[in-house]
Amino acid sequence: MSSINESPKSPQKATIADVAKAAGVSKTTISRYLSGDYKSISAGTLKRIEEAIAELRYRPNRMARGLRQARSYSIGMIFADISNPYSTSVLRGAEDVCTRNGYSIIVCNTDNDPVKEKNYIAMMHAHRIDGLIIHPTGHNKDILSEMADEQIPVVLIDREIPGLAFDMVGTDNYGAMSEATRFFLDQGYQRIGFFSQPIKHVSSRTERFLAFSDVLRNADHPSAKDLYEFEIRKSEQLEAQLDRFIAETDGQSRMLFAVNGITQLKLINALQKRGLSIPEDMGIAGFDDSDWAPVVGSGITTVEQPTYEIGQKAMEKVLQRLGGDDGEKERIALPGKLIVRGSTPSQLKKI
Amino acid sequence: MSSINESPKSPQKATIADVAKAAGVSKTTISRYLSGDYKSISAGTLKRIEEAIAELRYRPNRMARGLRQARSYSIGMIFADISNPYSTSVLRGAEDVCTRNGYSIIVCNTDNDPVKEKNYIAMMHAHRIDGLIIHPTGHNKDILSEMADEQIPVVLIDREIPGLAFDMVGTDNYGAMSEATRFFLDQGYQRIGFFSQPIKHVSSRTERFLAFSDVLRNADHPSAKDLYEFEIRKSEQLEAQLDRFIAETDGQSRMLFAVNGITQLKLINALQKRGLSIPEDMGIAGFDDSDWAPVVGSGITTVEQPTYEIGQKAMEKVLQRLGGDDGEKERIALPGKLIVRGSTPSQLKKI
DNA sequence: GTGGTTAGGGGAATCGATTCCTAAAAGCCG
DNA sequence: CGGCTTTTAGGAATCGATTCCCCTAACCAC
Repeated sequence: MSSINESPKSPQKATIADVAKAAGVSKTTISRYLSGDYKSISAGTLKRIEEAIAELRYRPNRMARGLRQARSYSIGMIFADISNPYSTSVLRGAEDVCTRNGYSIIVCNTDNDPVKEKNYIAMMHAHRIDGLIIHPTGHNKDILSEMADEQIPVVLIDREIPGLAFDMVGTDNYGAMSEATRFFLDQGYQRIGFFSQPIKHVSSRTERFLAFSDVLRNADHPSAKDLYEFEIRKSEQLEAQLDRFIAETDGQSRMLFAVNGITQLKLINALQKRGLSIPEDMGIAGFDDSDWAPVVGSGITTVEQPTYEIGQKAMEKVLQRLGGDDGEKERIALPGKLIVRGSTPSQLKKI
Repeated sequence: MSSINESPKSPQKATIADVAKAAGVSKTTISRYLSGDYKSISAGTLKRIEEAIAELRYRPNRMARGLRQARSYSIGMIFADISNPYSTSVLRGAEDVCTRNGYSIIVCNTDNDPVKEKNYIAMMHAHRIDGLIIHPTGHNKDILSEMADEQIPVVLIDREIPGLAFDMVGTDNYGAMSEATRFFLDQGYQRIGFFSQPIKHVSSRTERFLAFSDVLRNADHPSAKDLYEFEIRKSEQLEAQLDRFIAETDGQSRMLFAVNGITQLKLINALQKRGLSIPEDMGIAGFDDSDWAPVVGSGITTVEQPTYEIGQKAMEKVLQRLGGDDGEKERIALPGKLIVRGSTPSQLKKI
């Protein structure tokens, strides 16, 4: 077609062959130029190539390159809930690393639905993604291990999947939660309710509750078993659990701990609805330092997760695996940070 | 290689040729099967193909298909700020439509940096994305129109770019802001400050301020020109502007209007820092109905944008263009919704 | 039985880059 | 200056699907 229509502003995309012709060299030489193999090109040739590329507005076709090299230069990211700021922050971290290395990101959002997750993994597969970073629902072991069988590096974020040896990057949940729980003890709360979506199948939630429970048990605190679970989509469950906690702890100095940011918000909402004020009637704290945490009431005490760094580390791990490292799978736990604000004042004076 | 290693669990990916051999037909027939052209395949052949595909765990390679068909089946999305919940919600809407139609999304985040934006557009180009949805910084007219020259459908979200005829999907800023401003008038505020990042180059902000200004001017209200601009990254600018507003409106009943969610948060923070309480000392309202809006103080009055629908519509528009529609470019303005909460009580009793 | 149509399917070129192997030209040494 | 290495470069196969064009057998009508 290029022989028929040689108009200078042809909308046809230039190919490597067009560039070669324009520069008076072979495709091989252009390809060498593109892959940065400058040392086998003479200065004159180099200049002609650069001119030809500029003139033709040539852009290498990644699909062609990908086909030949059997790699796509894209990394898949599958999030359980993309609307969670946690996800976005991880995405940003991953993206920055990714772009610096010439890769692109293909994203999907599963809404915590294992069926969606399954389909997305299949789609990523068809795209021949070079690696996968996934915030897993926890229910697709088989397909994930299939990817691993095909030598596609898979890195989990936030959650481990028991029985699957994958690299994993997340917060040091046990450590951060222990520190937070000790702080709550020091503040003198008589009862602490741990509010969470079902902790089963989700390692991060389990670890948090475990740390909470361990610390309280070691201190002979009555709340060591105070786990209040609910489905996030069913707010009546959250409300019922809250009412149960309120009834069970009547008259004591008490606080709520939310396993994540969204739970914090729902609890705060429910408290307001009941006319209970923070922190007078009830303290509150939780995982995830949302941007609104400083401005609600006199500020909400939170555990900040190193989300951006998690994204970075996860992507670095993928690239490292792509680089040929097949050492043992690693579990990277980045430290969280307790941020104390007005929602958890000391109760000791009251006693 | 498959002739050397025929082990059943070979990690080698099966190709269409492998499937063809296993099913005892030609590649052509497999390809027909893959593209859903069942009517030129006999029942027996069909069955053998399906068995072969299942047995070999065959997954068509999208890059190969893309190369031949000159389309990638992926849509690029470039966000000015992915950490803004606005973006995530748009992304979700777009993603749902996209996936239903067999496309994938490649995402990037520019941090409102025109240079990053430029690079990302180039990268998308190399990926041969079939279409682009972009929340533009407003500074890369040339490259964007280059994409259009190459027949790649581009749909803008939230912001228009003057001089460029692209499809655009956003909120009906003028309408929603007019309604909100009339409401504030009815509440009897004597002064209203419009706080915004620089409105120049960003059509959505401009429209909002225009509506605000028009409504107030028509009502002979003194705040028709009360625009307070600042760079979001420089909080001292925001603080200075706020102090200016406070000084200029001393003794009057007053409120702040924030051009978007992030500005709301910064203003609330700054007010708290000054010991000013909402809504007693100052009312506040703003664009974007964040999830925390109901729980801050007695709730923040907001203008909710139809973000999910914007994402859907934008993606639908891209697909429609890909389907061959080259009718006139459209400007789709979806209605916003004023949500009144405690932060903007009536001032009339005070007067 | 002949001509024509249709169902079912195959051969081979093709998309745009990469890569292996080969080869001409240039530089170097004694 | 002849033989050596090094530099610079090209030819052609290749990646995995799609697609154009062609072919055969069966069926149908007359």
